Amino acid sequence: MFSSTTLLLERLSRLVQNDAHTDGVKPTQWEALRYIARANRFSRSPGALTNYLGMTKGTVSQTLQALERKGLIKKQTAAGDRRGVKLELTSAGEKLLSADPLSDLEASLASMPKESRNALGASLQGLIKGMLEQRGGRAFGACKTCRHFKRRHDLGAPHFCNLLEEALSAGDSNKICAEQEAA
Amino acid sequence: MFSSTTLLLERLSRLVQNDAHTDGVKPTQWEALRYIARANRFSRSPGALTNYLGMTKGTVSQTLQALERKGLIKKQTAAGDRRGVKLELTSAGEKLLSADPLSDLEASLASMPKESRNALGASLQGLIKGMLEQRGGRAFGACKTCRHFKRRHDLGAPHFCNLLEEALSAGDSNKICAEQEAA
DNA sequence: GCCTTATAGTATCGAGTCGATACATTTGAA
DNA sequence: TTCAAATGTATCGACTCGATACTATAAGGC
Repeated sequence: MFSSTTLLLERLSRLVQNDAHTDGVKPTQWEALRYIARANRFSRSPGALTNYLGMTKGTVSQTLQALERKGLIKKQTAAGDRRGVKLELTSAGEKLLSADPLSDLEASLASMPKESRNALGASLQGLIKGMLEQRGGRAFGACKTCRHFKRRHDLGAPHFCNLLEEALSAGDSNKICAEQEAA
Repeated sequence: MFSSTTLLLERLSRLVQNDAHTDGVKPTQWEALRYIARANRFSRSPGALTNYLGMTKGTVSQTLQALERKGLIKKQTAAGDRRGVKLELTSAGEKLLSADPLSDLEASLASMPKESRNALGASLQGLIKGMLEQRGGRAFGACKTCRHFKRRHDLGAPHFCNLLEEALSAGDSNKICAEQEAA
């Protein structure tokens, strides 16, 4: 038998997943939309999404096809590598995301005392990191917390990624990146 | 955009769900098996499971058919109401549950400091309660924490459910019940 | 330049999920 | 008795997901 915390996590997972059957968009499709919205330009690819979701590329390919059929995303061949595909939200996709069913969870969280919420966040972070490491997954942290991130302090100057050797806008550096490694 | 805690919960939910594709048994099937193992004899029915999982009865019916095909559960008509179905694990089902993939999560939790784990449990409990209330669901607490639970202190005497007017073994009273209401 | 291998994705199959709708039985109350 | 409620099942369609096989591009060694 499991500890009560394990069972609570199982139960919560189901609630979160079940919640996401809105507007004819399925849980996985919501997660893909959210990812695309939150990933920087180096990470908006089927491959990065595959890693993020921890599924096989075939499955992700199908999910992306469904989203494209619905007009929520569009694909373009990547600049510089014609094998690659770059994913972008359409305006319909952006609009839909503003009515994300995850808002219910956000509301429940908002009604918790701030300290509990912070403690919960810290616990979850450790837990997720542990689970991802167990199965060889990556954490997908924010660009600006990466060891390859080079901050530029000059007013208006772009930051820089030492790994990809690319300039980074303020927007880029706040997003999550498939290559991120903790500093 | 969501708070980081919301996003962590989303991510964790996916990890927990994804983990459960072992042994040809799907996530929902695992949850059904766990429920049947943990529910007392008044609550081992398709209807109670439907409420617990928060799905439609059609879906649950199919899931139970799949489990029966695999020989993990068996159904019998309920004593006293011929519409009802009583669910029981087979010995194969019990054996499978002893290799539950949720053990990974349990292990990750066990490696957390005890205080963090307790804080996490308390936060989750409040969160789940809030979410369930939002959608009119029930909490499915343990029988012995119910306001209908009447404890018998005589050595060896059974406890009693005032709602269903039934004697309760020690085993019954430790399990979860679809009728449970907090004392 | 050519060959091999790696990388990025797609196509297809089969079992299962899930909501929706329609249906059959049994129960219980007017 | 008849009608409504409760408990489940049957079937459909869109989707999920792993597995396997496939195509196209890229990159390195020679």
